Amino acid sequence: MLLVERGQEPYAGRWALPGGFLLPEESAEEAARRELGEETGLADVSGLHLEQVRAYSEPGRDPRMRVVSVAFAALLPDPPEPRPGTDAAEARWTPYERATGLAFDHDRILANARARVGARLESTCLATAFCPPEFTLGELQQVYESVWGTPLDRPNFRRKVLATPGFVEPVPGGARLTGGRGKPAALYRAGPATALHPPLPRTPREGHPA
Amino acid sequence: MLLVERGQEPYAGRWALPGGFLLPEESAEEAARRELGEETGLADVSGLHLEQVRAYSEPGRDPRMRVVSVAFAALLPDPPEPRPGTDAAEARWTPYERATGLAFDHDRILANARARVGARLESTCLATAFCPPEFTLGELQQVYESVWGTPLDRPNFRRKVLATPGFVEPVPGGARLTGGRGKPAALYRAGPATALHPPLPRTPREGHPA
DNA sequence: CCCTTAATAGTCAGTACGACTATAAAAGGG
DNA sequence: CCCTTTTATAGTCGTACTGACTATTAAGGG
Repeated sequence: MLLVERGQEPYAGRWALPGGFLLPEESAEEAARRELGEETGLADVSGLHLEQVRAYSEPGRDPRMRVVSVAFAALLPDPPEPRPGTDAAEARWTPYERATGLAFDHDRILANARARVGARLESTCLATAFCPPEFTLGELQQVYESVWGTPLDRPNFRRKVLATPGFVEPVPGGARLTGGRGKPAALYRAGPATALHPPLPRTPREGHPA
Repeated sequence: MLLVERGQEPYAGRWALPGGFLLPEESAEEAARRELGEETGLADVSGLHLEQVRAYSEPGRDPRMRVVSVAFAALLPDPPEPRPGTDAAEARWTPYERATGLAFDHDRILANARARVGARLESTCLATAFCPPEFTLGELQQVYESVWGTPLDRPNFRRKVLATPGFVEPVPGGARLTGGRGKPAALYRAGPATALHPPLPRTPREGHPA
């Protein structure tokens, strides 16, 4: 999770989600994309998928004034080290589990975002947007495991992904050898499909073990 | 779908989704609830479930000024005849299929709302909120069929609903006879469950008939 | 008194899923 | 250079669930 340390009151010194205000002629998604680029120093935020989480409009969210926020979630495969933007003391990547005690109502926003992304992983091909252009099935599985927080059986995961037409397609003739410690894994690309039929369920189905 | 006929420019005479502006000290959900009450004349909108669809912030959505809208969807079991509120010429219930050509970007909002509610029907117990306090399984099935636009096999629907613990529970000792033309159906109430495990899939699974 | 309608009960074959075992192909350590 | 470790990939198997279908029951209508 990309967090920034606030430099000003309120909540000075506390960590918060990066954000900012709309310019007169941009949409909330364009604003979120611009803020993300300013915060990470990433050059090509234009191709990135931004998932709208929801809007937060309760009065009193910001003690200074009435603020309505629209939260977006983006997925970065190989994120660069962030550089703090304006009015932020520092910026840092933080694991989800340690990203608590945030300023404002950002704890809730972060939880909503995780739930939203996790649900989209079940029924859409969103997971490939989390991977580099060419990836192994092990990397794709790690996306699911880290967002869901659940270990998955590798052969079964493999079977279901490959059985879904258009989810992934093998790159013409390649296997990856350099860094790996075991047998080299085949490389795949994102396929043309956008929805997952049938959905990829969160493996250990809860509720009926007998 | 509850639609209002606009009495003022822009889009005078066109049908649109009901809506309004936030008061200084209310959240978007509170504002949506208030507007719904004003528009329908319904007394007890307080217990109604409001599902946030998403926010719409593109510049130029409203030709008069910059407007950011947060859309909500509510489900009314037995809706009363609406009465037009301020600056609306008329208000009317309209089937989803005929609710096209709306003012502003309301066609898109309506499609997003339908997709959102349809997705929530698969994985949550939201459908019971669409029914009266006591309902038959046939009525519950009609909720799914009308939102999804798909006919469902009645015995199979029945089996899955009853197999999900906490989804519905039978009312102590009753069957409904008066209006029905066939065999009287048993009455059920909403159960304590809130999530559906396993989810109730959109019956004819697309993609693998062989 | 039959015919229609709708609810409920039950059957059955195909299949997808989870759990598990086995093999292959690399790196590393002695 | 062999042996262990590690990881990817292949395959097996029994269970449980699903979708499609048929049958029975209980009302109302003509």
